[in-house]
Amino acid sequence: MRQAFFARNTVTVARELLGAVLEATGPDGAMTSGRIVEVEAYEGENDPASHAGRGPTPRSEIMFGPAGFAYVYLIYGMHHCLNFVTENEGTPGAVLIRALEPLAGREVMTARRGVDSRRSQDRDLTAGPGRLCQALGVDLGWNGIPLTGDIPGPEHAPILRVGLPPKVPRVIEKTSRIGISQATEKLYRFLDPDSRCLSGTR
DNA sequence: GAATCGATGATCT
DNA sequence: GATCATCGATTCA
Repeated sequence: MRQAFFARNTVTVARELLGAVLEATGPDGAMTSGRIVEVEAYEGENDPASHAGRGPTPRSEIMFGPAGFAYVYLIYGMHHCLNFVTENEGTPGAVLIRALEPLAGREVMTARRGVDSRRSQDRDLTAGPGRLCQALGVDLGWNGIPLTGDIPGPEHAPILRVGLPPKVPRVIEKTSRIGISQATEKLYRFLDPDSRCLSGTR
């Protein structure tokens, strides 16, 4: 994907990310990848559930910058969440990656997750925003890195890339976002209902 | 299978 | 000092 893909309306980008491949290469050189099956859109001023909902702060500033960068933050003191910054500079927006179907690097993922490699299911690895970050090795050190090759990035930083969908979802389901108490009327959670790797109970 | 609850630290007021 | 875009263990069924 090019930067222009991300520099559009946040909800549009969120929907079109479903089915796409997310590939992560850590500082250790280990590569893991997965098919995106669940995302959420977060906007700016008119979205109180968003970190950008009440103006820029040191943490959310990146959401107000140019599209095509990773926004990573720590939640509940122990889990990381990975977002893709969207929209043009000056307009805040981001898409939270909530679930993947594991593709490459399953051994690395099971090791990072600390689960039994024989008994573990795909959903134990990458169903949920915190789980998938742990499986891909994503932490605060990944915050601010570029998502596309057309943006120059730091030398020895980890690498995140987004590729075309190997399989486009048959349908896209939309629901209220998970874990928020404000703006629950917005149906900004998008998912591939055919996937067995969705977050929450299943 | 569903409901409840505590862990734990960066960020913001 | 309060909040939090979550997870896993525990409990009850």
